[in-house]
Amino acid sequence: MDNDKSTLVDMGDGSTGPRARRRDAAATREAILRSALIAFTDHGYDGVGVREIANAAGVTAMLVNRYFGSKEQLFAEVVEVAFAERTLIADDVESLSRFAAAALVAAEPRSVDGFLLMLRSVANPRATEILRAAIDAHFQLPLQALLPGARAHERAALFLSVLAGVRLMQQVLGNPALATADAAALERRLRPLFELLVHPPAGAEPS
Amino acid sequence: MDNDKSTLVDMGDGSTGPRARRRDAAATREAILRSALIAFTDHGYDGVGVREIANAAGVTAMLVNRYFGSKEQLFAEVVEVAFAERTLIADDVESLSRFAAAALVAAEPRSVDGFLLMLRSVANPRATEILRAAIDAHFQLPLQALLPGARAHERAALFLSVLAGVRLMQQVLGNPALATADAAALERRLRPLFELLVHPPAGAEPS
DNA sequence: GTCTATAAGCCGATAGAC
DNA sequence: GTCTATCGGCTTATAGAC
Repeated sequence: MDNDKSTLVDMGDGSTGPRARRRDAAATREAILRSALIAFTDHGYDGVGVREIANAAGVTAMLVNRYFGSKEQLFAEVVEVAFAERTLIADDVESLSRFAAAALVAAEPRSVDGFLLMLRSVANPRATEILRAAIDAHFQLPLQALLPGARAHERAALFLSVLAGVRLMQQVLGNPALATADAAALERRLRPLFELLVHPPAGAEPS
Repeated sequence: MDNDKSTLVDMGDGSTGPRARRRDAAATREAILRSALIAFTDHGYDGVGVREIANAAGVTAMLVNRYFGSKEQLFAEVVEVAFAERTLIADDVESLSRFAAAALVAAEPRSVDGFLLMLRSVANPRATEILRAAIDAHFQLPLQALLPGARAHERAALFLSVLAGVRLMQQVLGNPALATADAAALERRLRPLFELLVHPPAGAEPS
């Protein structure tokens, strides 16, 4: 974590090159993890091979299985990293709509984006199982605990649905109306949508 | 289309079995197309091989490329079939919210579901390009033409985002709050969400 | 701690027989 | 119109050398 040698750097002994990280297990593991995070987010679980991940980290494919056991276990660790920093869900209920809307219209989307990782990996059943558990633990449960009123789990699930759906159309399918829209205008459009789920009008409540 | 011989049936000459469709090009092509529709919807573009599609249709893999040129062209035809019947988008603006909400809570989801096909195939860049064009032609353009008021393209894109996002959480990730929810209650929750996009309150309109 | 080499299998696409 | 057989390349995972 504290040693950013994910690319080739000098070793302090004057030498540089593909073997610069040689004999530093922790740095190698970290380099593989970061490489996998980028690759899985860009191409999805099935769209990436361990060779590709290893090459980008400056090692051979064998070390991926050496350190992580299998591609599937590597993916599980990547998912935890991607969902660790929670910049989409605010800590207080009054900021939820603002945070979510702001995150969706941010000029530069976060490079570590769990939702993008999810959208490109849900075709694989094993990846989906891992993602289901992570979404539940990192988003669904904290969010429904924060929401006031009845049927919080239902409204939390719809909140996440909107978040994922917009990310899909905007970032994955590249819909021009969302990808290149005026940020402020889009944000004003999104906030009432989220607000309807955070604070549903009393009259519209299902029995 | 008019000849439903996607599975093994008799040929009218008394014979039945795996070769019943032998020497009927149109029926073979149709059988492959239907098999591919099911397989791509269930497992996504990268999750299915041409051998699998061919086996389920009762033919060999070679015929898939014979009739469709390539896996990619087969996928393009499947996408057109999946998006041909438009049961999600109503013909009049007043029914849009009701139709969309009803489709999302239907007890038995349609076997031909373009959104499910999309969600499980967007990891592949070539499949995504095909899907982008089909979504635009079959959903975005008709919907934004139907919506009254300003920024119809933006509201149409968000309408589709909600549709896709709910389908994702509900059908792909299997979120219990959406997958096993009370249908009537969920529908009452969804309709105002769509209605906010179809008829945005004048005061909340972005400038 | 990291390498090369390889096992075992799946992929899409094609050649040629009938 | 459909078949078998195969090409070349990709995949994950592992054995053994250094």
